[in-house]
Amino acid sequence: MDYKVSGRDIILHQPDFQLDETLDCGQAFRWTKTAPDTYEGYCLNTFLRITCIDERGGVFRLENTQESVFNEIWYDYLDLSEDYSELKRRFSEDATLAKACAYAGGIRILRQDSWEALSSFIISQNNNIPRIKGIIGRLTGHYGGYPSSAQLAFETEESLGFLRSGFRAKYLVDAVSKINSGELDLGAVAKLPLADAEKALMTVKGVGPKVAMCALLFGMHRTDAFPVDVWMKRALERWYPNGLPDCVKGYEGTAQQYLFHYIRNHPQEDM
DNA sequence: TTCCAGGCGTATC
DNA sequence: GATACGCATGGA
Repeated sequence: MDYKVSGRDIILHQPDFQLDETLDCGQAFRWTKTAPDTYEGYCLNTFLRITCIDERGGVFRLENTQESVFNEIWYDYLDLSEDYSELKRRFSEDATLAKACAYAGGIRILRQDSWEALSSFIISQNNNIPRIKGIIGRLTGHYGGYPSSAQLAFETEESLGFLRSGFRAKYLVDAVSKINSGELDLGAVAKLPLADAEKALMTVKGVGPKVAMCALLFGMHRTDAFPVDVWMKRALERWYPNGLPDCVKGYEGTAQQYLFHYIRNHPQEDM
């Protein structure tokens, strides 16, 4: 990774980064493709327009971005401190992961806000990505940005009706209540051993193993968290009936993203 | 129209 | 602890 300031923009050089594979792969729901090589979205409530200006070279323009904002927000959000080339080398000791990494080598794990990730993945359950984006769009539109749990303190299942989130509204209300009361402290959860962190998150109604692991992986950067959804169930049955290979240790969740993307786009091939 | 979506709560065994 | 079923909503 390196970067330079160019007028009001930051020019970022980062191999192992592809916008579609990272911003439109179901880990974050607030990025919109506004041109063939451009996305617009947010880290919490900081806006960014990012354009890939050299696909082969891995060069990106972060439009109208101060150097301090790049260093304080986007460097972390885009996980630029992680060496994905090295990770993919390690994963590629496994034959299936080697194919998955080669198929979509531009995947990165975004470091999202913990509350945004938890609430987004509560909304995601038994739902499809366009509608998840619609619900979150109505939420952020209503509040003028992604609302904190404090801002949501007075919402009820009924008052959240405008989201049209169905049965998930009561789950959001429960999560808000447990966080605002101090019963659930996401900052503390992030540091717990994985099983304890999962258990703590699952005290919220509507949070099961899958949502808990997504909140940990995408919202607390716990790369050891391994969300198992319907696609990963198929992947595990097909490729890893005896468990994950040792080469992913500590980065099970990162490996999961490559496998998720790979199997979702090769649903019926027997690889 | 019918099926299904990055699951989970509940009832039942 | 395992398994079946309903759930709000809307895209395909």
